[in-house]
Amino acid sequence: MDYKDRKAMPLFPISIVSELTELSARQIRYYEEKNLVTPLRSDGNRRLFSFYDVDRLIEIKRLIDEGVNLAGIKQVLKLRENQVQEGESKERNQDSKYKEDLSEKELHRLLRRELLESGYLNKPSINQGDLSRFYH
DNA sequence: GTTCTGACA
DNA sequence: TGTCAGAA
Repeated sequence: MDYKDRKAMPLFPISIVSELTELSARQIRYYEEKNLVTPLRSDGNRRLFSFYDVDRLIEIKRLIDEGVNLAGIKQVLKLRENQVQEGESKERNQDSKYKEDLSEKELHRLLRRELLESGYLNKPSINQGDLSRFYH
């Protein structure tokens, strides 16, 4: 079993994850409903989170604290997944220096455009946080 | 005892 | 988001 499998292994009940992330069980369930995290289920339909899920929730927690709304968080998470994929491909490719720099600019470009498109700004309850915090 | 869903403020 | 009810 490799490292990636262990990170994806369903291990923790919501109570543990709640402590690890400092998020209430209510919030964690809510974020799952919004597809920000997708823990597996077990025995009596209980959620089982993996290290990977915990990392995601910690990231979400950080963004929430910065005042980012769910739409914005979804965009950031989407970019983070791209970074994960690049990280994995970097392990397979030796000539990643060039692609690394290129993707950095690409990430910022995507982030700025997608956040704007998702209606991060100028909307009823979307005056939270500061967009500049994302790509500075 | 813990967690789940649905619902209300 | 917190909290409560009723079920598992």
